[in-house]
Amino acid sequence: MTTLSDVAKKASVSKMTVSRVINHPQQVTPELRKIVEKAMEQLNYHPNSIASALAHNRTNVVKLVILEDIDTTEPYYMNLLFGIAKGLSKKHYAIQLATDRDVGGGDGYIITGGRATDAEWLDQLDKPFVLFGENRYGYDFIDTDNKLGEQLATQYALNKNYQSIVFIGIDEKEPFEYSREAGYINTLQKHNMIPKIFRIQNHSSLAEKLIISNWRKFAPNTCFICASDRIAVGVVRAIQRKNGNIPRDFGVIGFDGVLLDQVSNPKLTTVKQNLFKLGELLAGMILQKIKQDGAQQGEVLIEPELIQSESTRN
Amino acid sequence: MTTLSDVAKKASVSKMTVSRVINHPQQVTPELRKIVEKAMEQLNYHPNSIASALAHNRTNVVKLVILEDIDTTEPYYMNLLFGIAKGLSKKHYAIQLATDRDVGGGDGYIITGGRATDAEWLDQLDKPFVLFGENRYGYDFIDTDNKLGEQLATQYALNKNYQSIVFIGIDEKEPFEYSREAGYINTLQKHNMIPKIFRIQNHSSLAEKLIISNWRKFAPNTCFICASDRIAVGVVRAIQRKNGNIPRDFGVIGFDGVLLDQVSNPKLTTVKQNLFKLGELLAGMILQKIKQDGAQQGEVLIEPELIQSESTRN
DNA sequence: TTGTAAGCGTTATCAG
DNA sequence: CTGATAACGCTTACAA
Repeated sequence: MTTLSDVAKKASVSKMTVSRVINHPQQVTPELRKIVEKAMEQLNYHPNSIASALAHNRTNVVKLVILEDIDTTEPYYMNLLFGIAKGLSKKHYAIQLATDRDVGGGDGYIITGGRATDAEWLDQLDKPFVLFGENRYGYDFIDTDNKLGEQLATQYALNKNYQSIVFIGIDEKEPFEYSREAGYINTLQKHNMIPKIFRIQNHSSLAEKLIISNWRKFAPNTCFICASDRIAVGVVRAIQRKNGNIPRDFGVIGFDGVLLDQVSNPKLTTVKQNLFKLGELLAGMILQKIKQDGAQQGEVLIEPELIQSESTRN
Repeated sequence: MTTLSDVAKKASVSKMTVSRVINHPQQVTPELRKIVEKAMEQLNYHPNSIASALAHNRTNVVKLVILEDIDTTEPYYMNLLFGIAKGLSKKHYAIQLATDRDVGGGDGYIITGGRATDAEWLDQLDKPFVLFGENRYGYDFIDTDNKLGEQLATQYALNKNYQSIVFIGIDEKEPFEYSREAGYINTLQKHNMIPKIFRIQNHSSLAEKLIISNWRKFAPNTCFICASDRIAVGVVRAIQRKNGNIPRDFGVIGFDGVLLDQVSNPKLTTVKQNLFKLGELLAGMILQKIKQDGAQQGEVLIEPELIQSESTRN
């Protein structure tokens, strides 16, 4: 393994000059810099991030804290995780997972599944953190643009000439859900239509029951805007059990676009979150926040994409 | 942050004694050990794994290398990952993900999705590694007991008095598939029945097509043993499209037991892999192998569990 | 059994 | 702008 000293020797400079070329290039004269860079290349030098971490009193580890129950974990976490891991690897950071609030050890946290009730806990954390998922307490976060997503979905349903547009939401008093509903409501109001919202927990079987027990309220030519693919899957099943025709008489649009939309039959038209990118951005944000000693990073919303498939008219 | 020196001072011993209490307790007299342990507790001392890593020329990072395409990644990876992460965290190890063969930086590798063609690449790795998934080249691995799993499934189908038992396998020439088929074949032969095996790629839509295009071959009273839940989902759909009655006339048994079995309608009877435990064991194995400087670890098979649900008679 | 000294590879600090 | 030195927290090797 070649070290800073090796490079220094080869370039006939001190270790510090080499270190500076790596971390503060502008503090070194261009000529010296060139020489050092050549030496690094010839020796195929790669900085030892562990040594650097020690000198900085860092761990080079970011903790991913998942506050939701792991059993109900959506498959989309996998994509998120890959994005995060990718983003961290670039900077020689590694990931540790925590599934409870018992954190510690790590330079910062990426926290997902946080609910309003977690605010108190968040406030007493002593390391920088960023959230995956909207919040309205001023914590730094990244999320899909939930509102835009349902705007796209609702507008799409209108374009396909469904007369009645119903929203099946997730029964949680959380910003992501409010945003999704807002996107739906906004778009309907723009067309002078009155919103109809039902809410249930995020399970396909509950969605199925809901639709069946309210079936007479849904005339043909209705499109269901669902706050998740899970719900959409249940809605599809209910319509099929009632012998409704998808997509001719009934449209269904999901949200997430990870696996379930593909497994469903018919495949779901859905609002697809770009979770990989989201993960990468989360990684970038927490690393920057660590580097900047906890400075505020603000909020970032990622545009989702409407994937057109078999559960709506084309 | 309290360090080794702090503890040493408090206990009036040298740093080395403290270090020994942590790493080689038997080299320290019980009395001293007690004193040191008390000091550690009082000061709430936690070893700095980065410093230790530096002294050992280690990174305290294990790479998880996923050789399968991420898009087709089964949701079960999430569970595996959690198990791994949990196992690693206990020993203050962190995870880095790699989705290609471009590894390096890390004390060892956990490799999943490896195929026979990867042998050459594996042989030239210079760090210890263990595989998730059976192989017959002598590489250390951990996997579900695939053979046992399909034995359980097949025997279960027989117990439920399905007359004809058909296997729908994954069309890959890999040990995990051979083992699953062997479990099915074994069990049938024990009852003097002749195996009927179909093979397709692991997609629900292909399974659906397969069953439909061979429909006349499947008399009522048939149970399908499927090599994955994905396939099982497709089989269920095909049977439903042909108006077959599940579970009375047709049984379906899946394999994996992660998400898809629950989302399916009817819910699937399936062979459930304990992926969390598998992940933990993988972590334990690679850590031990690292500690033992690459010593052979052998192979471990984890017992799966047959989950009885709605896609078979009860 | 216990302690001393040196070193792991990097960076901050201060002097030149 | 560049270099010498000490320090980060721990462990190995050797000495007592």
